[in-house]
Formats: sequence, C-alpha cells, structure tokens
Amino acid sequence: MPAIGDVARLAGVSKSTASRALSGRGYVAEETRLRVEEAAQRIGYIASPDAASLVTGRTKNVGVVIPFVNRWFFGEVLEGAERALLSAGYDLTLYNLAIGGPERDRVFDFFLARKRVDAVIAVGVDLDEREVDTITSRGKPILALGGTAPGAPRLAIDDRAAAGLATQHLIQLGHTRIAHLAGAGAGSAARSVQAMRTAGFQDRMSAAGLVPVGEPSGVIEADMTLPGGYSAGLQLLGHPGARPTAVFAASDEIAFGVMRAAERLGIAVPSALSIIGFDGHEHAELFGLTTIEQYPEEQGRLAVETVMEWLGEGYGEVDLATAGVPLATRLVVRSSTTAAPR
Amino acid sequence: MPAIGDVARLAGVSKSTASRALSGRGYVAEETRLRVEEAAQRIGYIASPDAASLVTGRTKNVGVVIPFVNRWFFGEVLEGAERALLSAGYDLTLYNLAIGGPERDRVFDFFLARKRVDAVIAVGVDLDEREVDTITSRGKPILALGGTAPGAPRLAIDDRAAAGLATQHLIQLGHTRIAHLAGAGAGSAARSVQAMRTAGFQDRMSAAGLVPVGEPSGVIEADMTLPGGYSAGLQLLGHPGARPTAVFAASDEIAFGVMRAAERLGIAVPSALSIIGFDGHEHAELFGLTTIEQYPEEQGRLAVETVMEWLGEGYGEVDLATAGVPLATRLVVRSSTTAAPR
DNA sequence: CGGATTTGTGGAACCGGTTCCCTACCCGGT
DNA sequence: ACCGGGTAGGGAACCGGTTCCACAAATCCG
Repeated sequence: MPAIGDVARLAGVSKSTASRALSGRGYVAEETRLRVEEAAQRIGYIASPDAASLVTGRTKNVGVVIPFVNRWFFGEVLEGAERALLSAGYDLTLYNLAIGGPERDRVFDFFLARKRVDAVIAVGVDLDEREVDTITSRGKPILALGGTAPGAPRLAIDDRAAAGLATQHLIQLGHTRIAHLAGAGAGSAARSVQAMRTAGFQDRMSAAGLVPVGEPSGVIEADMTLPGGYSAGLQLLGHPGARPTAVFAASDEIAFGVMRAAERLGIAVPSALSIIGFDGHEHAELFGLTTIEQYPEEQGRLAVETVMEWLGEGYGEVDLATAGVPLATRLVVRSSTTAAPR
Repeated sequence: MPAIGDVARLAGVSKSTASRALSGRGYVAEETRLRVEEAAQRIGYIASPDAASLVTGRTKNVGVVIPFVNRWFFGEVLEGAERALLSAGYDLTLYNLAIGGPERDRVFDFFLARKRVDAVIAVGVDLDEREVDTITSRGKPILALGGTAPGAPRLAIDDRAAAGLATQHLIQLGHTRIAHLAGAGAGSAARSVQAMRTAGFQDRMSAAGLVPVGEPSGVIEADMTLPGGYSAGLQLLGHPGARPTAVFAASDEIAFGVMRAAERLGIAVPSALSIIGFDGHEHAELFGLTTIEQYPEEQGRLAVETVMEWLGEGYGEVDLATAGVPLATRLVVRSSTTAAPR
C-alpha cells in the first residue's frame, strides 16, 4: 500500500507539496502538480480517508437513520438520498432503527456518537431530546425528514394540510359516512406524522359537521402495510349496517389492503366505496388509486442537498430557518374515488 | 472533544495504559481499569474510530453493494444484513449500484477502492473481473450474495434447481401449455440469476417433452416489478387462441402483475390460469400466490455471518470452499395453482 | 532461595495524511 | 537598487489512537 510519502519521493518533492498537489489546496506549480499526479497514478496510490479525516475532522460520510427500508416510502427516500450523496462524493451509512428498545439506544450512543459521520439525516423517526443532543453535542448537524427532532431543523410536507385535502376531496364528492385508517402508533408522539394526518382528517370532518365512521374515536389504526390495511379493512367493512362509503387511508399501502378487502367482501370500488390513499406509491396508477402524492425520492435528494449546504461553509452554524417551507404534495384523482352513492 | 490523553491524565496513568484499559487488550490491573473507565465516563470520552483504524487498518465497516433498495427481495436482504452488522458492532455503508454506466465505475474506483470498508458484500450484482480485482487487490474480501463475481466466494440459492422445481410443480398438475416470464436482462451475464432460472425452466420443459408458450424463444422478458409483470401479462394473455394455462414468473412481483392482468382480462385464477412466482414475497400469502420461497432477510444475515468469520481470524485467507452449499428454498403451494383445465 | 515467568506500566514510535510556518525566488513599482 | 506581494516548496508538528519495547515488581517452581 503506497503512501503519500512514496509518491512524493518518486516525484522528487516533499510530502507537503505532494499533499497540496493532490488535494488542490495551496500553491503548486502546474508542472509539479502533473509530475506528482503521474507518480501517484503510476504506483496506484490511494489516499487513506482515515488519515485525512483524523486531521481535518471531516469524514465525507453521512448517517441516515430510517425505521424501515422495505416500506415503499422509505425505500424511495433512501434511494434518493443515496444517489445524491454518491454524486456529492459522500458515503451513506445506514442505520435501520427498529421501533425502539435497547437497539435504538445502541444506535445513538454507540454508533452515531462516534465520529464517523459528518451529519445525520433522520427519516420518519421521532427523536427525543437526549437523542438529538447526543448528535449535536458532538458538532454534527442533524436534519429531520418527516418525523420530529426537538431543536433540529426539519424538512417535511404539511401532513395536516395534505390529510385535510384528502378528506376534503371525499367530502366534496358528497360522502358523509367517511372512515379514516390511521397508521398504527398515531398516538405516540404528539406532533408525529401519524398524529398530524389524523388531525388533518378530523379538522375537515368537524368543519363539515361530519362524524367519522369507526371505532369509538372515529379513527381505526392499521399497520402501515398492505396486510395491515387488509385486516383493518375487513374489520371496518365487515358490518354491512355501519359501513362507510369512503375511506381515507394514511398510506397507499394501507389503501391497497383496503381495496383487496373490499374485493374479498364483494364491495365495488369506487361505486360502493371510495378509497383515497397517501404517498403516491408507484403502483397507485396501475390500481387506479386516488392519492396524495408526495415525492419521497425527491425528498431524499433535497435532504442531502440541505445537509451539503450546511457542510459547505459555516458548519456549526445551522440555519434553523431552512425548516420553513413545507415540501410539495399533490392530489391525484384516479378511479378509486367517485361521488357518494345516493 | 476529550482525547485519550485527557482520560489518561485524569486517571493518573499513561496514554498506553489508558488505551489498554479501554480496549481490553494487554495487561491492566483491574483496579486501574476501573479508574480509567470512570475517568472516560466522567469527561464523556469517545474514541476516534479514525485514529484507531489508521493504525489498526480495520474500520469496523462493511460495504454493501445492491442494485435496488426498493425491490422487496433486496430490501429484505438489506434489512437482514443491517441488523446482523449492527449487532456485531459494524457499520453498513450502502452503495446503490444502478445498472451500469459511469456511476458504476465511480462506485468501484472511487468509493470501494478507498479503504473505509473491511469487506464488501455484493448483492444480486454481476461483477466483472476488474471490479472484483479492485476490491481484493486492496486486501478486502468480497462476498457475492446471489449474482456473480469471478474469483470471489459466493453465497446463493440454486436458482436453476429451484426454477426447475417450480416448473415441475406446474407440469405435475398436468399443464402442458406453460409460459415463463423471465426477469429482464436474462441474457446479460451467462451465469446470472436470471439466466439460471430460465435454464431451470427449460430443463424441465424439455425433459417433459414440452415446448414453452410465448415469444419465438419460449421466454418472455418482463421488468422485475408489478407493473412489469402486468404489461408482460397483458401481452402474453391477450391472444385468446394461444393462451397458456400456466405461468412461471421469475419473481413474485412479476407474478402479482400477471394476476392483475388476468383479473383485468377476466381470466380466472387458478381455474383458467395457474400462476407460480419466485421469492416468497410478504404479500404472497394474502394473495394466495404459490411460490418458491427463499429467505432474503436470512440470506443477508448469513452473508454477514460469513464475512464476520473471515474478519475474525485468518483475514486474507478467505476460504473459497464456504461457497459450497446452496441456500435454502422451499416450494409453498397456495391457491394460485391448480390442476390444468381439461 | 534464585532464576524464570507473569503481570503491570510508561515512553516513544508510528499509522498517513494536512497544515502551519519559514525561506526563497520572481516580478512590478518607485 | 530596494521593497512588498504573490508564488513555490520544504520541514516539522499534529490529529488520536495502538503497539512495540523496556523495565520493574510480583509470582511461581523445583
């Protein structure tokens, strides 16, 4: 393994000049630079990132904390982030944070606190203050993409407004018997994504003077998956008497499950039941699912871009104001929703 | 940021003793160790992994190269690998390798060649010799999980046999008009997963004296996704005259697409069309899909375990023999396949 | 009881870069 | 002819650990 000293010797310069020539910092004569580069090339020199980050403090590596990789939304975010980091010359270290428990503490205390990342992007996770502090106290900025992180900049869609929009769509179609399938864990963090979507639903319902169909609370929890939506759907639609004419599902995956449940029960969609989802899943078009699109891959890209900006200059001076503008969402109407049956 | 010197001073010992106390290597009196640990605790000391790996050459980090994160199979592998690495105290650096192009070279030459990983796990990718060489020539072992990597140890199911098993299942049910929807790119690498599955299909077909339904070659390519299976399915099933009575799809996602296409065309499954998939997708049960299960999460775990073993002792002495035993698969019969209509 | 281990600790070199500081030259301006 | 600033490049310190070596004290063993 050739080191920079070998390159220097071969090129007939000092280590410092070789370093400057290869990194492009400081004054180096063009001719010298070429000579050094050629020497490096010749002996197959590859700089040790460890040595470099030991002295510079930068690792060219960003940690991404994510609760699932195999939910469509998160997978897209991850792909977007990965692509963006790659082209910025950064590595992406993945921390798959299962819901809670001791594993979670380990990620923060053992992995993230160690210095191998320049910044952390937390996707769809609700962090507590201690967790945020563990990261920031080591001088690493943290960005919350969706989810919440007290005291940290946040990038997110306006879940409450978007959920309101979805609900409004159903109301405008004349539905009055509407149910909401919330993602499980809606109650956990007060300002969590789940809680906000439910709140947006309730906003519009009460504004329209309607009372939700379903469990006492008017909200049914479902696992954020297709099977989760399926079993919640069976339960919701199983009693012919008290059946809603429209459902707002907190995710497209839940919505697909409900569609499947309706099919199983012989309930026609959309004529007997309108369904609207949330996410803009890649299968939504094929299944004709009306949904609120968000653009997770783009969100991942954007998160990286934001972090890169921080890492570029100021550093340490993280601009909390960036958190201002909510990310884009769009209502896309397809064939799973229609006017209420009379 | 306190360094180990600060800990040493506070504990009244030398740097070397502090290092030994904290890492547990070498002789340190129990009483001293406690004193050092307490000092470290008190000032919130966290070791710099950069400094450590600079001297030891180990990074406690494994690179995972994967072509997609948002295909079910790959997502599962990734989750399994991540969990296993986490509990081994290793980081996972993700390289999302889009099919080809300059991006791909960049991953190998720029990212993987640099020393920040102790080993590489390549999932479902076909590497060429140069790529394998870039990694191994730097002393890092590489493991191919599925996919191929000339000269590198490989961990994989027996795709050919498993595809044969799937085909056999259809033949035993009395089907004679059978089509195969292969994953796109089947022709690329001669010994690729796709090619092997197709070969397994053809093995059994010709052994039974049957000729496949479909394009001239008897094999139809589909994108390895639900929409891909859908459009291939529409095409395959669109001509009532030349319709197969059974389909072997190269992945469950394709199979779901075909189911959807059949539904659209009013073809009853399984009475008019039997469908078998491949993977053991988490939705297979809900949709009653007969399939060949493999266990991707387990595969990820296994890959990590193998690599950990290499990293444990010998190092550099990678045992090629490990590659021997194919991973587990299992035929799971559900309601999407039945006896051929007479 | 003396030599051979085993145990415990400190000093210093070292991993491989980056960067600070110092010197030297060249060039333009006065 | 002298001075100042821009350009080039060398020497050495430094980042923060780990490890080799030397040495001392404690322990063992016949």
